[in-house]
Formats: sequence, structure tokens, C-alpha cells
Amino acid sequence: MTEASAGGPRRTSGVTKAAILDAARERFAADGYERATIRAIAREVGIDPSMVMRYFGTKENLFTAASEIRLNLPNPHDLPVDGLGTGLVAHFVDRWEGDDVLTGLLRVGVTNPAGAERMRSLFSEQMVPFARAVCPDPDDAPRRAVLVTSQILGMALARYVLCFPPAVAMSREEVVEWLAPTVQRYLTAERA
Amino acid sequence: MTEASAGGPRRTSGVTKAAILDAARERFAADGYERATIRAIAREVGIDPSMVMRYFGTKENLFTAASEIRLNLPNPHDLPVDGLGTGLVAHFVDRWEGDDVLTGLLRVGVTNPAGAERMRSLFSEQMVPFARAVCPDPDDAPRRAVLVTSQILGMALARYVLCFPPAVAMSREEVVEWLAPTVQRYLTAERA
DNA sequence: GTCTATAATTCGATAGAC
DNA sequence: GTCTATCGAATTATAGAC
Repeated sequence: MTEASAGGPRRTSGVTKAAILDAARERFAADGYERATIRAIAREVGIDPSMVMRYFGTKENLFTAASEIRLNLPNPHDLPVDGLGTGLVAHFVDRWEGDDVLTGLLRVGVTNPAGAERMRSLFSEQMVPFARAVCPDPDDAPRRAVLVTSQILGMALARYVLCFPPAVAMSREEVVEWLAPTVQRYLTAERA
Repeated sequence: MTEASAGGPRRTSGVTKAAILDAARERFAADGYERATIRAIAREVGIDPSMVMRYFGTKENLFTAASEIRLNLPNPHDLPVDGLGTGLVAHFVDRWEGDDVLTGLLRVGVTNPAGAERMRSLFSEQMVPFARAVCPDPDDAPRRAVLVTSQILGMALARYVLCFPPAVAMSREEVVEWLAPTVQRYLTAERA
């Protein structure tokens, strides 16, 4: 329960905070770290910029809070062995199109050191374990995971960030059909 | 011939201009558009910031000049049909590691609208024609090209920009061995 | 061709009234 | 809890002396 549902002392601060986070995610995703200004975020919420500072202290704190994410990868053991690629790619397409967090993380990670560090944590804490659970040789999991991630991030870059027209034109199903065999091979092929 | 080799009126401006472009490429590649300041570029060259403005007018003009690039893709007809993936991936790894232009373009393309537009031009003017020359169905070339580009950009992102440790640790040969079959399939497979 | 000086913005962050 | 006012720093860009 937040102070909102508990009956805040004067007004609900929980909803304001959530609104700030929503607007922040949108601006970071659209503009990257430097161009996403505190002022623009506050304007989008309809409050004063100093409120953002009051709630989050610094711009970097705001980004950290706005980019908290759990990938919620499917459990590898719930997928057929030959459907790992399809399952993983489909999950990520849904994830990218569901909200702005991943796009924001990608945009910020490219130019901001803290953002890049966050991407590396996400990779090692969530992608590598997934690969470790399905790889023929678990010691090879980091390399398998980075290959998978490179293809998934590359398509996200082309489709959602750089907006190459043919990538935008592809349907969700076409993306899955083309990428799944690649991801499947990276995960399970005996050798390169 | 530039005014330098032609005997400039007072001093050589050609070398200064080239030095500015070199420093600009380095800063754009390392910091992205917003954080790469005219001042930092000038400091790196050892000249006054106003000189940069004199030579290039605006920061955006400087970026445009610094990011001019020709991919110099291999001629598809010089490669064996089953060696297209290997040839293309090897070429790009060399290209990424040869200079900072592609890294800079990627960094700027992610956060700057003009940079993204430049990436789209590069894609449609150089990647699509390559695909058109080798695809079974030339009408399908844009989609083939975008798939290839997604994998190549994704690996560049993981290896040179986000610096995922397993991607950095891979040798040039390992990258080619793993990515070549993917690119080959995107270019020549009959269907997904 | 090079530099000094500065204009004009814009940003993150702070202080304090209500 | 919210807003006004503002500081201090950094930026691009310009005007003009030498």
C-alpha cells in the first residue's frame, strides 16, 4: 500500500510519483538521456520541474527508478526444446511493444555510462542464466547468450529506434519466423 | 588538391580541417552527439572552439562532414555464392575495427534525429542494393537487407558500444564463424 | 587564419514562501 | 505537497580585434 491508498497527509503523492515515472520512461525512450530534460518530463505530467527533483533528487536517480525492469523470460523448461528460439523471440517482441522501458534502456545505454552498465547487468543476470539452462555446454552459455542478445537487440534497433522502413513494415509474425531459427541455432547448435 | 598542397594564402587550413574531422569522429564515437562538445573537439586539436565554427558553421554540419562514409561493400559477384555471409561479416568486422566512423554513426543515430536519418540513408543506398544483387527475389531485397543489418548492427552494439564481456572476448574469427551462417540464410534462403 | 570576449540559451539543482 | 524565483554551470554561436 502506498501513502495514496493509506490516505496521504494532504494529497496523494503516489499517483504523482507514478505519473512522473511514466512520463520519464516515455521521454527517455524517445529522446535518450541527455535530451530528455527534467523540464519536459514535468511539463508532460503538468507539474513543476522542482517536484521531479523533490521526488527523485537527481536526474540519474530518476532514470534508475524509471528503468527498473524484469524481463520475465519464459521458463526454458516450459518450452519445447526445438521451440526455444520461437518462444524467446516472441516474448521479446511482445516486451518491446508492450512498454517503453526497453527502448529507453537501449537509447540511454548507448550514450550514458550508467545506462550501459545497467544493460550489462540485465544481460548477465537474466540472459546468461537462460542460456545456461538450455546450452549443451553450460560453460559456453555467456557466448551463446551474447549471440542471442545481439540478434534481438539488433532487430529492436532497426525496428523501434532507427526505424528502417522494411523493419517497421514487418509483422510480428514475420519477425518471429525469421529470427527464431537464428536464436535457436545460437542456443543449441553443437558448433558454429 | 586542397588549399594546403596548393600553397594556402597564409597557413595550411587543410590540415587543420582534417584534424578537426578526426577529433570530431573520435568524440562523436565515444560520447554521442550531445556530449561531444565543440569545445572538447577543439581542445583535442589544440585550437580555439571558434575555429571549428568557422570551418563548419554549425555543430550539425560538422557531424554531417565527420560521418561521411562509404561502406565499400565487396562486390557480390567477387564472392562465391555460399561465401556471401562470410565475406560480408568479415568485411564489417574489419570496418568496425578500422576506424571510429561506424561506431560514431551508431551512437549518434540512436539519440539524434539527423543521425538516424543518416543511418537510414546508408541502409537504403548501400545495404539494399547489395541484397538486391544476390537475393532470389529482388523484390524481397529490402527485407533481406534489414535482417542482415539487424544482426550486424546488433553485434556491433554488443561488442563495441555496450561492451558485453563475452562479445568483447570473442575473436574476430569466432564472430565471423557464428554470424556468417545467419547472414547467409537471410540473404539466400528461399523462405523463412 | 587565429584568438578574445561575449551574447543568448538551456539545463540541473536549490532556497524558500505558502 | 506544490510552486516561484533563481543560481551556477555549460552549451552553441557571433562579433570583432590582431
